[in-house]
Amino acid sequence: MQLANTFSALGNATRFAIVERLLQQGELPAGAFLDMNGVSPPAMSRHFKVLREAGIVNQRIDKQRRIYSVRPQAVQQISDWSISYRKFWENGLDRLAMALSEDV
Amino acid sequence: MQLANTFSALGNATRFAIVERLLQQGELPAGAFLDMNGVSPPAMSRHFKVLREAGIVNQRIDKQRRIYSVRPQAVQQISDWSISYRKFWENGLDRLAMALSEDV
DNA sequence: TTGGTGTTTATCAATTATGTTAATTAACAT
DNA sequence: ATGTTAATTAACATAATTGATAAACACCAA
Repeated sequence: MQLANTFSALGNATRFAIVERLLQQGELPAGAFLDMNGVSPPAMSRHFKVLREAGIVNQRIDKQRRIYSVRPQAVQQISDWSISYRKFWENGLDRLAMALSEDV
Repeated sequence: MQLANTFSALGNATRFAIVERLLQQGELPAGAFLDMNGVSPPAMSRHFKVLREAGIVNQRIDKQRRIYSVRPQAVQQISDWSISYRKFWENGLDRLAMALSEDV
């Protein structure tokens, strides 16, 4: 599945933080992330490459700047997947809730 | 964030397939997965360990069998995260749809 | 006890991921 | 031209992941 690859790209603390920030603040140039816990420009660039190749972010070129944004489809894909199992976990939580209140 | 760790565990094709199967079929013993594309028992065991340590699956012991199931909280955590950005991706997809129909 | 099933742990090799420094490209300002 | 800013690619070192084989452990059955 292709979702495994999406998860793999998001399964790194730095990349996950990048994506969260892009989700919250909208599109940003690569350089806006150099304040992050001492990640060097080359390291940052490679993280963006991984995110690009996983289809999680989009790159737009403006002069010398590479401006990144999250592809809505990527988040929707994750949402669709998790929600498709919603019935399962809702039942599960119900079972859990029942178990927790069983000793009353 | 601890979601990055969840994504990391799911970011492997074999582990993702394990989780999907557990979600669809409910709890299953480790041995039920040995038919999967030639994954050896030790490899399978380590994948389960990763999933356990990431809090994605639960292990129940029954005689010699280790019976695994998905922790509903893990799926819910992912669902909550994606839904927290729902407005973003819904708007984004709307804009995309509009852009695609703009040439009419 | 002996043997078989189910699963895990140990050890080691191979691959992949990540980070670093140095060099490179591109756009711009002087 | 020269230097500066923004970002990337190249080359390399190190760490982490994955897998394979062998050994071990727990349980059951004869």
